[in-house]
Amino acid sequence: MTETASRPTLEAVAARAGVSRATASRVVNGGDGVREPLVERVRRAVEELGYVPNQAARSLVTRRHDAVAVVIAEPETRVFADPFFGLQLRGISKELTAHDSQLVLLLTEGRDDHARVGRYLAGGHVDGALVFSLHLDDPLPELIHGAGVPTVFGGRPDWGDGARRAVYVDSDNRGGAREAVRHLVGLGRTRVAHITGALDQTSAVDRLDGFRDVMGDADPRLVVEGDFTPAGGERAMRELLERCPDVDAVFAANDLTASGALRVLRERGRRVPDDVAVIGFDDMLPVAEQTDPPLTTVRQDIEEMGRLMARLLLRDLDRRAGKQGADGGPAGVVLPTTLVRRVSA
Amino acid sequence: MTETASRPTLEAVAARAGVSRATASRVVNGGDGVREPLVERVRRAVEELGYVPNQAARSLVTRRHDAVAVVIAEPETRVFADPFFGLQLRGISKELTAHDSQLVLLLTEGRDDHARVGRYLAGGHVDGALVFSLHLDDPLPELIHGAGVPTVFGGRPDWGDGARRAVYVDSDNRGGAREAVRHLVGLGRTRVAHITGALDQTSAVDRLDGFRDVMGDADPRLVVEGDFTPAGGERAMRELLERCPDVDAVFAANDLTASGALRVLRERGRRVPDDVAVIGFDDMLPVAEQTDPPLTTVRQDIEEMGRLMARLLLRDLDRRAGKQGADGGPAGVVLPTTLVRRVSA
DNA sequence: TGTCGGTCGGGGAGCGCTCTCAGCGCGTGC
DNA sequence: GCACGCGCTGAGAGCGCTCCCCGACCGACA
Repeated sequence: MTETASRPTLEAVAARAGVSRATASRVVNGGDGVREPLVERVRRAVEELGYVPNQAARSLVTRRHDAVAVVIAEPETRVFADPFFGLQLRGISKELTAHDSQLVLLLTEGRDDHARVGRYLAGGHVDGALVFSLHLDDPLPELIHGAGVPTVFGGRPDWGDGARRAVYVDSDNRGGAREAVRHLVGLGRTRVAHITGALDQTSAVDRLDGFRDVMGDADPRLVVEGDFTPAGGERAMRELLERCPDVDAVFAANDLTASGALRVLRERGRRVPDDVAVIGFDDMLPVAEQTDPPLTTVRQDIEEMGRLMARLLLRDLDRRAGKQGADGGPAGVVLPTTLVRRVSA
Repeated sequence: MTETASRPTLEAVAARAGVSRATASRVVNGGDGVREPLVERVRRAVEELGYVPNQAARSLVTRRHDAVAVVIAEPETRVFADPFFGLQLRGISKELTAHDSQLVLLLTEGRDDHARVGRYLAGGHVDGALVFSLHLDDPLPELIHGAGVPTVFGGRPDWGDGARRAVYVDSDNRGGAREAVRHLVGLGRTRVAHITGALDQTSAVDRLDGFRDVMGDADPRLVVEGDFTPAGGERAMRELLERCPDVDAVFAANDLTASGALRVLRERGRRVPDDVAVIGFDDMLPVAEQTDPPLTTVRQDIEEMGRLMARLLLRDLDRRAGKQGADGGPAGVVLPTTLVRRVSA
């Protein structure tokens, strides 16, 4: 049962429908400029033969692949510990499917892999790329830029000093942080602390900036560095309690961090939100709803981010195909966040 | 900056190296049977020109694609709420990368999408498929079987009555469940309950079977149906406490379920593990380590499952390519689980 | 009814590659 | 010294498809 029963070709379809290969091709590709009765006959032949176009042959001449690479360049195992990428993938997948494009997933293990990804993208196997590279100093954006593949980034990429213009989609990390902190201040809290995320990621930096927008640099001891993990949150919370026992509110860089902080607070007998109010970021459901008490947090619509990334890329691709030249599109799209009030603040 | 500066072809490489296209091709594909000096010259030409083979042209003649589809057929949004698939993907990705194969991700939204996936697989765009379809009565396995694509399933697929032979990789759900329940019994618990997973999934059924292997059908009221979610766990736990107030141990079908059960137990003032011991399944880190108290659970090596799936598929593919005919490989590979003792039991 | 314009269909080239096959050159054995 | 054979290289066909271009056909108008 090897597939020696080779799949039917366009030729076969044409023969069966009694038309030429070209006509069959036209029908398969939309049927414009072919009279209805013929269209019908070809359609039936396709049906009967179970014809499926050979994508390789098609790509060879059209130079299109109807495929988009999704590059997730996260060295940490952390990546999939949260549903973040999964949700983005879902959004991306939906959009690509609607556009008859395939999703080629490229996961990298550490920086050595970057070269492989660069080579793949430069190899012209895909029409475009969606890239998640949220780390400062990451060589990947530069590499990809060099590959000359249409790309949309997930999260604001760090271009170092050379302010390169790139299309990206990001959450309003800074604005969301501001809203969270303002909420805490509005609650009458005066000693508001921030446990940052891993500061080699733009999202962490942006959230810290948002915090500072509201709080200024008043008391630098109120800012402790975390790393987006629960363990980091615990560590930071302990340090915070030691430094500033009078802290009455904490804005954690993400929900995982908040969950760690919450645990330490409980352990130390601080009541949440009575003694210390806590806000997270992400609204990562399995975490935010399961903490004790349920976490007030800043929600970002992750799936929508993915969908938007795909949409921007596809639009760019279509535009290029249409020779409509210069991309007047936006460099960055920033999605709004919303504060979700639960119990912790 | 359109890519009109079309990429160099083999022809160009051959010309530059002063050899024929055939020889250049041989070198690019390993260089067997070409004398060293020529190999060297071709290599240099490739380097200088930045030549990358056109995969479409290659596939057209070889009928190989060096690509594998990963099908995740989960209607629920639940899918990515847990890191399960992410970890599997990581394992799969590693293995495929090592084999120079690409990963084409197919996410389906509900059953309507099944047809699309079937068509894609039947279309011969990929060399093989890794399929996650863990639901009873799912038409997908049948569909894929019909497509005639080499496939490895993740999780034991349900073939209904027709006991079809398929290659799959699964955790030892039944054995793991047995170990968990035995552990509870070993703790001296006599009223051991089970909150099942969604019973339309083979994993849930297998875990229930494991529970019964140890406990028999003694008291059917001790088995409550859950759905793998925290909310389901809460609901089931409430029902359980009502039915059997004397319950002194709970084996939950997964960690999420356990976390819900834990919450209800705390709310009702039952101490864990003193009054009621609780065991989960999965060892889903962000959950199991964060519960209060930390969860004793059955760990499965998820990434390894993914890696193994890929390895089995690639081996099958290589074998077919080598014309070594009939696959003597195993129908199913079941990975062992280990009990991870934390505090809850 | 004849002719012209517009539209639709068919033939053929060629995308970049692999692979078969023939041929050439060299070494070896008698 | 000649014939045979083996190992390496090159020429060419063709994978399945799209798209260009020309020829044919049909309808309409005079």
